Amino acid sequence: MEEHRGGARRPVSAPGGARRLASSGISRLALYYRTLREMEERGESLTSSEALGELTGYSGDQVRRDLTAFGSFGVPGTGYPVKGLRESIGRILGKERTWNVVIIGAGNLGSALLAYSGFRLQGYVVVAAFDADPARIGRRAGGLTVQAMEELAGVVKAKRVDLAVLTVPAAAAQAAAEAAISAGIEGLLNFAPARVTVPDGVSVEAVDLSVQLDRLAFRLTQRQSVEG
Amino acid sequence: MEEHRGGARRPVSAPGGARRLASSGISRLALYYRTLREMEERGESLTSSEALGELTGYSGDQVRRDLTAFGSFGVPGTGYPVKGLRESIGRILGKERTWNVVIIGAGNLGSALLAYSGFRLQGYVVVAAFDADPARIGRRAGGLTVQAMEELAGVVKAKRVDLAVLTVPAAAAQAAAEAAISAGIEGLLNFAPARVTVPDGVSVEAVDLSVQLDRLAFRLTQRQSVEG
DNA sequence: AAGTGTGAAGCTATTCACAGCC
DNA sequence: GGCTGTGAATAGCTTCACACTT
Repeated sequence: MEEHRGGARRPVSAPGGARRLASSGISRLALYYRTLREMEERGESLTSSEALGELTGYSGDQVRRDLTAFGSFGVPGTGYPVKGLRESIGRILGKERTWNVVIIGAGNLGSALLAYSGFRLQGYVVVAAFDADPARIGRRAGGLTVQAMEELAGVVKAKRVDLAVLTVPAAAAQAAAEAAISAGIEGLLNFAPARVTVPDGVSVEAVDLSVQLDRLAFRLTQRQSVEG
Repeated sequence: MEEHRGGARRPVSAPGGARRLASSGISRLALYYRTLREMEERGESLTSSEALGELTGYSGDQVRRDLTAFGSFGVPGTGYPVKGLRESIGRILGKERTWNVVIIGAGNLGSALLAYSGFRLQGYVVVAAFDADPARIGRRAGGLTVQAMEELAGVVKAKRVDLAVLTVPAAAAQAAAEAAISAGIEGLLNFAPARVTVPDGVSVEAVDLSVQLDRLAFRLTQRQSVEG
């Protein structure tokens, strides 16, 4: 049993036979990708590590380091082709295809995510929603009908589901994760304020809002104590 | 103008005249805090760095290192008092008091967060909600009435608001942040898939769901390419 | 002249290992 | 004997600086 919270600690090798980049580097690549697409929409065709860093909040050095972990995408003296670089990063991140997602837990947050159309733009398609509460089963949300947990395994197989979003209470998170995993899902986005333990070969990303609020509160506390 | 995404990179000093701990250490403290409260609810009175690490996903070494950055809370040969340690970490994180929060953007996600009662348990009280869209102003959500953005500054002063949660579209994020900051708010939790630039003295935490999905997709892509 | 790609240096974070205290 | 607190060692990440390419 491997223990995950928010990402792997060890460096990972890339699909395209490339070198190594840590987990935090992947987040930066995802931001570069999004920024490059915005540049493309604005009709820009060429950029630089410095410009891309400026827009994403990192140094040009960092951008170049992240990119060269997977190959050589730029032209010395000229810069990076916006379209080509976006496509290359897309290949690294697996964004050439779309990913099928189920939402487990159709409460307030789950329903809000079901209604959010922005994921589709990023290549994530919510194909089904589940809940353990009979009162919620059968309800419509975001164009889908909430299904019983018993149907999860069948849907995962039939619709080739890749990822599950857990929007269940903390006490239900581990059971929901296990249901998803035994249905064959290998990637979880966990919104519950609880740690989820998963076997090797399954990845978990935690969205821990109370921790992020705590981080803000800490910084404000610090600041106020310095100011008096 | 300082640029923020997800947290400061430099070590920070603690309110209680303590030593230094990086931003990621604060997240771990927040998790220790939550776990200690769960232990307290179960009636446990004593724990160890090893046990606390086991429950939060870190090593005992890491737990001790994080704690000693702020003081000496344990008893050699015995362990840590659950209640005392929770209180000490609470003081460090600023959890002795409650924090007043406003939600800017009363769409699906903002409304879901308004309805979520879990924040109160963690010491965060949502005191008002705002939206720029006249169609949403006046609606009820989570016991509050959505107000116009023009009222933000007055409410921040009157209700002593500490933090703002931004649940607006990407294109509106920077303007919403600036409105919050000029009203006197110094901590932002940004759900919009866009970078927000803030002046020195203001903190931003980014909740970037598409980046987290991208991280999962990357790991699945990797795994599949290794397996063939 | 401009900007990439990358060794080397510098810095931060984590783990090791153990002295000291209960 | 058990567990904390912490120097020392290790590992990982970021920045520096520059050779090289267009």
